[in-house]
Amino acid sequence: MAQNATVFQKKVWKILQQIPAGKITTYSVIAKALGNKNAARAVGNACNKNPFVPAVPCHRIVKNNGEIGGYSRGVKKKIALLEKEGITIKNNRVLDLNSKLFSFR
DNA sequence: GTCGTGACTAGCC
DNA sequence: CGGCTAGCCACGA
Repeated sequence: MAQNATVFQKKVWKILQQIPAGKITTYSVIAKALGNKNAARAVGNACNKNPFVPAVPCHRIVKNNGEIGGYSRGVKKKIALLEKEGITIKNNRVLDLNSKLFSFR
């Protein structure tokens, strides 16, 4: 639960919730939004333990490279969810990543 | 209290 | 271009 969560995790989830359906973001973007571009690891870690599944769209997070990366519930599930939202996945990769990439600023 | 791990990224050789 | 190292954050053992 969020009560046991740290501020960092809360921030991550909050950012994730800002992502509109059909859009995706990268670990770097989130990390930067948190203020630490090197916190990409922590972001993934936070998602892995996120209690708001699937309230928190962890599946909308992809690697900066455009790869799917991983998912607590299995990459397959992640792909299925993304495709359902209009995102095309090919060979564990996101197509039109640039087009669907969501930036916070 | 210290070490190691994790869905990563960037820099260096 | 490819592989390795270092850095960041939080948590479990």
